[in-house]
Amino acid sequence: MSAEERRESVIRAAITEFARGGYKGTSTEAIARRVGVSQPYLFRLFKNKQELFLAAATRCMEEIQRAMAEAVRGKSADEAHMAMAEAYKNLLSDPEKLLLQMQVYVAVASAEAEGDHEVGEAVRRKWVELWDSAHLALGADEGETAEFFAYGMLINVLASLGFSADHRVWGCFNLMPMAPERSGSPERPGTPERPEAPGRDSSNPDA
Amino acid sequence: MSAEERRESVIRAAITEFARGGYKGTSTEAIARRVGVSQPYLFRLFKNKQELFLAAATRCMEEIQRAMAEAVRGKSADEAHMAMAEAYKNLLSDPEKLLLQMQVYVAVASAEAEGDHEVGEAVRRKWVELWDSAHLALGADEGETAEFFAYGMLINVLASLGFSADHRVWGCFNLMPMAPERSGSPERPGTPERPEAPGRDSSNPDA
DNA sequence: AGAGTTAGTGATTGGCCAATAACTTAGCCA
DNA sequence: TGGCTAAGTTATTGGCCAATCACTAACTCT
Repeated sequence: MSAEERRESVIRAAITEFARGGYKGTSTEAIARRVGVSQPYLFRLFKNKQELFLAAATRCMEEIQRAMAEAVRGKSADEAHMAMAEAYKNLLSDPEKLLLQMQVYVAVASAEAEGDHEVGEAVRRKWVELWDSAHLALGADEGETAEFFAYGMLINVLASLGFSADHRVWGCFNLMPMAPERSGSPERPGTPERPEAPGRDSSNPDA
Repeated sequence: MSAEERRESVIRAAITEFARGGYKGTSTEAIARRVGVSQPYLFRLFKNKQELFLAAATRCMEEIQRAMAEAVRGKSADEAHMAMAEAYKNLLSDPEKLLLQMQVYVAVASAEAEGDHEVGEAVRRKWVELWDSAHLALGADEGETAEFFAYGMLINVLASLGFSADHRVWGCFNLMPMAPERSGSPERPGTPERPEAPGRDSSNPDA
């Protein structure tokens, strides 16, 4: 297997493991085991643990950005908000990306508290990129963008806390397309069916 | 100093340290040092690290709940949303509680991933309590409550990422009372002045 | 005075973990 | 055939950290 392919599968594994354990709580050993490779070999592919984490974080945010962009393809400006909201809610079916996001946020906070601004810089850059691309897709309305992200972050938190799919706190997302009082159609969009339960599993190691 | 007083100051110190380092990233040694007490003594006051963390987490959420309740005291139902939003934004002047919240969320996710549901149960219970009390204060409108929490979580994330106070991503919170299109007064509330910079410091150890 | 309790410390231990160094194996190509 | 490179391993080290144990100093009550 080529180094580039390995790097790729290491990033996949790192996303899974870091999402579950966080930066400090994940051993490079665990990631290596998931890839099926020896632990020291990771340090051939990545300078150190932090760089590996950053690679996983970056990838995760890129994938979310891509998912949002894809969701609005071919949609009118009026439909964009709901399409993106729907797409974001669909991430709940496999909350890995949502959890990793949260882990990244706190990892940045911790790093900054220790005087390390490197990760922070990189993550903030990516985050603003994501913000701007959503902003554009939503028709460049400042308040609407903020609202979209606000509800997105609420989803992240509820997912992190592991509220079961049928808990009342999820209620608001069943009744409305994520943006309660938003835009055009006054009639309710036909029951935007919730994706299957956001339950936690621990199967399928990725080669 | 009585054990109860000690316990109290340990919780204060734990809040600060866990907010910065997270569960895994904070050593009991660091907490003990901040209190000015030996590390083993912490284990007289708390069964183990997790219980100490839980105590800090619980306390933090209680304080936020109290701050929200206080903010709406004497306010009419119409003013409640803005008052609470303002109060929550004021937490940015000392983001410790916001950061700890985030650390708690991911700690729950990590614990659950390892099969430990104890912390999760406790935190979810507290969270729902907070939700319900805000729900009540806001006049028991489901969507409004969700919106309030959504913007709150966005604030948490932006604070964690350490965006400086004048960054554009904060923009939406300057123009509006947190709830953009909300409620009564059509005229803008007179420039809800932002609290001083959410910069990170590392001073004042609490005895 | 002296027994009991409360608040606290010093020393240690066993386990984990990031990172390095040194070695190995397999293909390739001339 | 033999040297080069790329992919990978085993062994190890130095550091950190939660938790336990055994000990001590002060205060209180009778």
